[in-house]
Amino acid sequence: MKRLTLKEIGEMAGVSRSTVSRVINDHPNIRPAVRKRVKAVIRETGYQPHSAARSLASRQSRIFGIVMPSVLQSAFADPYFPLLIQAISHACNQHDYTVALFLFQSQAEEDKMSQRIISSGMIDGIIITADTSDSALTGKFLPHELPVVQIGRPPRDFPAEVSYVDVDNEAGAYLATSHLIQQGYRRCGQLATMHNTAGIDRDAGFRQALADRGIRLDESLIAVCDFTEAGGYHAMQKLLPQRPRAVFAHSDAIALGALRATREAGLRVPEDIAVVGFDDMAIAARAEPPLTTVRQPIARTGALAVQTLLDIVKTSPLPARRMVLPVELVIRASSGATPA
Amino acid sequence: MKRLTLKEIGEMAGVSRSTVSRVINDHPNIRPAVRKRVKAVIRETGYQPHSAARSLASRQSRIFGIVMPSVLQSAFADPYFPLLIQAISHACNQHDYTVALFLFQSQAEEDKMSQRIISSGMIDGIIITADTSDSALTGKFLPHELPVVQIGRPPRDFPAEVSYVDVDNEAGAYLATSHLIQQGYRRCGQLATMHNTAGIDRDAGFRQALADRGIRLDESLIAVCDFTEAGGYHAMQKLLPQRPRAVFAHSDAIALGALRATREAGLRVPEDIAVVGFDDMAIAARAEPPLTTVRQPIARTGALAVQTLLDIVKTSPLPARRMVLPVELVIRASSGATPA
DNA sequence: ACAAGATTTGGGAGCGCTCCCATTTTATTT
DNA sequence: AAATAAAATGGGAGCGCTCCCAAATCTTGT
Repeated sequence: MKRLTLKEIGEMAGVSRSTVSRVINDHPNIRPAVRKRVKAVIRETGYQPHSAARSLASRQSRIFGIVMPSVLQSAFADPYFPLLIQAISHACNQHDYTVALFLFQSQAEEDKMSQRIISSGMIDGIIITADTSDSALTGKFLPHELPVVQIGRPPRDFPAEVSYVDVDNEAGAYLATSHLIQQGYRRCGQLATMHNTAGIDRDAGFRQALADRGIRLDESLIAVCDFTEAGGYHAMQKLLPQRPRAVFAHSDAIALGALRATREAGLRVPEDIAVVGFDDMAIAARAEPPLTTVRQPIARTGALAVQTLLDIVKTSPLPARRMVLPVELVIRASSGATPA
Repeated sequence: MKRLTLKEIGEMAGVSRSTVSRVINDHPNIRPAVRKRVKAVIRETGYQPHSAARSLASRQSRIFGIVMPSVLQSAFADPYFPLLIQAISHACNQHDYTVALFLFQSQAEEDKMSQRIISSGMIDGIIITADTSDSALTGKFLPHELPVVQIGRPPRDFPAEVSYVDVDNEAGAYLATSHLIQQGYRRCGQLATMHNTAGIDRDAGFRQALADRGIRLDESLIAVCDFTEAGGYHAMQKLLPQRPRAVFAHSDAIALGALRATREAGLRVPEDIAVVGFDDMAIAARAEPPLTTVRQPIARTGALAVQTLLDIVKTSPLPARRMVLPVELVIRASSGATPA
């Protein structure tokens, strides 16, 4: 089964290779009858243009890369990343782009690969999922002509302009915390992540909500942890002796850990302690009790990142876009609200 | 910052583009002094060969694809897949291959993309993670000259020869069940998945272990579920009235659900019911109680799949390889064993 | 019916590399 | 030292496409 070429398709349809190329690339100025005939031949033969030849001639690979620095590796198990990748993949499929995945396990790997990504021409654009407050990776990619979009905002002191797609973490945290306060809880704690911009913003929203209600924050009610269930569990164990009446967890996984720690301490949720999470993963609804949480639009985040890359590819440079998507509070039993 | 080309590198090093090409591709018959000089120029300039040009001329893309059919989409949240992808990615990085990820959300997407994958020449080989007993996807890819490796064995009645990497599910289940029996439990149940070859094999191992000890299997002690925590939870709730003394769960996530259901029923693990899982995910060790489980070598699975693809690419056709990796029982508290 | 213009089509050139053969250089043998 | 073999290098051809310009065809207005 030999590869078919443009020329051969052309011969079969009685036109030149240029005309076939025009049909494939949806150029105008083709007689409808010709276009139809060519399309028929393409369909019958199952012809697919050779992608390397295409890339070489057009200087576009139609491949977008997702990079994930070594720091995030462990977090890959968090359902957030699979969902994000799924969303990105779906958006790429729809635009006939292919997704290349770059996971770096070490600094050396990261250096070697980023060099390749930047200057082999294999990648048309790249989505960086670097939620850490150290944006070294982004800095490495930015100075080149390669389109870059970051997921999550860069740190405030980040020197350069980056396009990014973020969710409104601060508003989400504010919403969650305000809700707890409205439920009558005043002694609100936080299971916070902190080492990433999302965590920093969520912390800010949490504090603002308390401040706006004139509640003085007891700093001992904040426990720092990573984004895992285990992290939430241990942080909550540390927090329990301070007797919080409610906690805002920086992710659903953390909240789940908190639920477990609370249960093991013989306390009930929400009667003794109210819990609110962040993400609205599928497990949140199935938790015991079902988790009140802040829903973030992961699918839209991915789609928007891809769209931005597409826009840059189409119209080149483009001033950096900062996109912040709204979030939504989903009220369930864990925050003690009587369901409406 | 214009792209450098082979010719330019050649001029800088005082040699022809052919010589530079030879240096880059590690050909023999280059004077050491010349090789060194060329390498120096490459290093200084950060030159990277243009990948499309390379692919076009060499007819190799140095890209491997991972495909995941729509059926598995939901399972993507299971930590197994992220770990597998990580392993594959790592192996590819080491061999200067790039990973393309193809997730299909619908049949239409699947059809369109597989056509592209098969005949655009963009992909040198493909790893199919189709653990379902319906191997339609594999069947689609196999008849072409594209190298294919499947993760997990194909169904017994699968007509064609496929290379695959599997773990010894049957032996693992046998080990787990035998262990339970040795701990003195005779009334052993199973939280089984069944709709995939792994599940079928694990079921077989479970049954064999009982049979070998002359224990008659009570079919009501088998509950079918999917690979999720929630699935395990509900299946276990169904099983509890049958009063099993031990259960073998087809995954750690399932086992975790079983643990939760058991705890909620006011029973203790392992005093009232022993539980064994499968996978040995990180959470298994941190479960309460720590989970006895069957460890499967996910990293090796991924590495072996990549290696097989590399071998096929290098020496073409190659008779189908069936690789079954050994598993290992990891004994923790949930099966009632006193740690050695 | 004919010129002028618009639309459609064909083919050359070139993208940056690898492959192969011819040529040059170097090493080995007599 | 010449003859021969072996090693090292250069350059043409071509991978299959896109881009662009020129040629061919079709419109339209008079």
